[in-house]
Amino acid sequence: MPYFIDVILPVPLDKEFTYSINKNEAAFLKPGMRVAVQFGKTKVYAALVSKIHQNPPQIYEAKEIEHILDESPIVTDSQLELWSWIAQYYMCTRGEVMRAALPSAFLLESETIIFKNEQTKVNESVLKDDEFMIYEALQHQSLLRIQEVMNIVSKKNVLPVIKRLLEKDVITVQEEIYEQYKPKLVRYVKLHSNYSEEGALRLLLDSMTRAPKQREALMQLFMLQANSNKPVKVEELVKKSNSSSAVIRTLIDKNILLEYNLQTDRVQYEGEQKVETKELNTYQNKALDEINDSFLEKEVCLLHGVTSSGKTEIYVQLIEKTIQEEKQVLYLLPEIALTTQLIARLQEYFGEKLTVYHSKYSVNERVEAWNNVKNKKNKAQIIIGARSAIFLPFVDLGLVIVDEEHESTFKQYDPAPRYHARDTAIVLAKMFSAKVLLGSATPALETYYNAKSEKYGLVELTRRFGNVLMPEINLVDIKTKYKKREMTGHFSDTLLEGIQHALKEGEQVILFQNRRGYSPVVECNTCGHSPQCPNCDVSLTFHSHRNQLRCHYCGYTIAMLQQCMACGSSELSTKGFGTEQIEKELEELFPEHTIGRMDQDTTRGKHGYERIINRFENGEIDILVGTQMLSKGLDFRNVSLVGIMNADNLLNFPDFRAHERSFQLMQQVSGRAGRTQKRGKVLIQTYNPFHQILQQVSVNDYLGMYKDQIEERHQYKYPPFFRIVKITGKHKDYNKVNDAMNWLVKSLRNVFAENVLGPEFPPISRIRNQYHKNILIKIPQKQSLAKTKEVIKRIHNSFKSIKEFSGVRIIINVDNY
DNA sequence: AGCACGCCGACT
DNA sequence: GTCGGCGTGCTC
Repeated sequence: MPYFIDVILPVPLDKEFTYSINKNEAAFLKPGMRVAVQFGKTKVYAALVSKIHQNPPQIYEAKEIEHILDESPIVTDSQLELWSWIAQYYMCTRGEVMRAALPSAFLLESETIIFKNEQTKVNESVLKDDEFMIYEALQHQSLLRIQEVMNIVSKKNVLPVIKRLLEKDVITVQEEIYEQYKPKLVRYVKLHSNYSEEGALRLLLDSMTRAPKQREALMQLFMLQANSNKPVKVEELVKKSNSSSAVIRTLIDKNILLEYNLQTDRVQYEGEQKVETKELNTYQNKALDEINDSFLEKEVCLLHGVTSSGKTEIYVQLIEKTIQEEKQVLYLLPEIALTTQLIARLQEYFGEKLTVYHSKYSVNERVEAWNNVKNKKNKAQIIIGARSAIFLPFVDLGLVIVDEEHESTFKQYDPAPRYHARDTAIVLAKMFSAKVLLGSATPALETYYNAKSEKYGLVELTRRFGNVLMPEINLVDIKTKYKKREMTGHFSDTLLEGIQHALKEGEQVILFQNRRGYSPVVECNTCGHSPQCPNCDVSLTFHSHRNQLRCHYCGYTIAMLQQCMACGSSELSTKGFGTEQIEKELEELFPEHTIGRMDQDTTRGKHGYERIINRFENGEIDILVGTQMLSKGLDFRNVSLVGIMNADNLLNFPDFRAHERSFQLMQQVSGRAGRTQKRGKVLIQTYNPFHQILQQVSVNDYLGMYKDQIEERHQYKYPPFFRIVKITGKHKDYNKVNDAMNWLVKSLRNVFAENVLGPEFPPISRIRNQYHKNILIKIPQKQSLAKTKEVIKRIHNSFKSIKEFSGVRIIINVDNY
């Protein structure tokens, strides 16, 4: 009987692919191992075995696999189960999940390698210029990669050239697949076994009188071994014996020392585990007890604790308890880059038991973290990571903490799988019967609703740590201020006085403006024309720092205009303002103070954030201006005033979550003020101080906001009462998207009737020369989700078979955030 | 998603 | 006349 495997390929195809294997391979292979398979005419991929069986495919001949890539499964059964859930729930393929889940070192794709054809005598005169260049290169190099060929002929499409050379038998090509993970080897030395006997050793040492350096090195080696009994690194020995690697080399060459390599982990925590876990205060203790009680009955518990209430200490206690039970802990954070402070704190508590996992790490570092989790190594007992950490191969998960659970960055937007890490983590936890703690000062409405309806446990922490008062929040009506001429630039007199006061006291100030650049629009005073992005439907943002106009959607950049493109007038003015303009105004208003700016433009690079945060922490910056980055878990001791420059552009966002989001954002930003004894102050500038949300922000009324918003959600059929699936069509041709989406909406309405909204162009309908159009499907609670998705899939499939609409990309986003 | 195949415009 | 643009269809 022949044997077969079904595999998952890292491509967005909604099919299982079957390959044939022999009996030995069938005995060896297990689900979760990788095999190299040819897919299509040329490409070779690393595919993941999902099933081993004996049912031959009916309508085609299965190809054979190339070879097996793993000794043992790299993916666990529970991971495969989670992948299937994600693919089904978020309407994507398992291949797409595989792409997102595996560290890139595991995702292998073949590469075309070009060799010289030794069999042929090449007639150089028949070669064209570019062909000859490649031929020439092959005289010096045994092989060439596609990338190298591109460099040689300096163009991007090199396939035709290669094809012609192949036809002329000048070259041969091969598809090669490489293992990308390279274990890091560290060189060690020990005494050669020739000298293990004392007599031989003495003779040796006596003979070394004329090589004092070598003798010294040898003596040091004995010392090191005597002290620690651990293997001795070459590096260490060189340092300790104050010699050079050349000396060691000689000893090795003389067969006095023996060199060997050991595999080590790249990321090692070197610091000490020094901090004793802090004593909790009464309120924290109470909260901890309540959480533990809730865990007796419920899987998920929401910890709703105001900013600076000491949630982290509670997490620490729970983690401590879990690792004592020898279970693994997953700690999810919205963005790793912004939380170096928190990571440092946890590292002090847990030392080397903590592993950080995120995309900024190199491919090799990620593989090591992956393996450590799978093998349940001590150093991977606690994993701290951004959303992709849910894909790690946990074997014995006991606790998941989702910190700042309301953050929308937990939802992946593009590409597929468009999963929500918080919700997926809950599913993951269930598979291990692990507990989930969601923490936030401003929970997502959905989460709070689940807690209120007793699906989740709910624990509240209403006091700040150390009895610090919640900041005093005041609204500043800038409409009146403008009328009364009490504004200087974008600053009201109230805000200016506040800043002055804080600076005089030697305190720091944070100013929040949710827009980067100098101004979002440049306008001609004569004709009213404003420069637009040629690829997107937006005006270009002026960045004064580089004197450029930039598109924030596609990155298009031009130099700032000297005169209007339409009428030639040189009188140009700016409309609206961003962080850069605030920074500029501050420099003029407070010339004797240092101003810092924190936004995407100033935090480029690996240590961008850290640099600015550190400078602010060390008091090198007095006033920090920034975008929403400021809201995320930063803990500054000396900030007494937070100013929100303009609350209105947050509130007027056309989205059903805009009000909830504004509340969360303002509340979070406000939380940065007064984290020590002195009560902090927050000033919110707005044209509309009577806006309900602003009123609620000003008195910390989360519950009031919740009640209002949940009522609205109910009335207008939005989550948590209805589930939402957003379908987006994209194409460069306006009419094509229109027609396509009209067809789609009609078919969907046939089934879902009034629960289909649209199609509608989003506020920015063209991005990177692609027109977008959206359809929203609302799913009532009593309607089966699975069946709804079936129908959507069916309609999507018929859609795909219509030729006219080919090329229209359809994106399905479940639980769109 | 890749990638090959196949059909039309703009250049040596 | 070729080169190379992109639309179309397939992948076990």
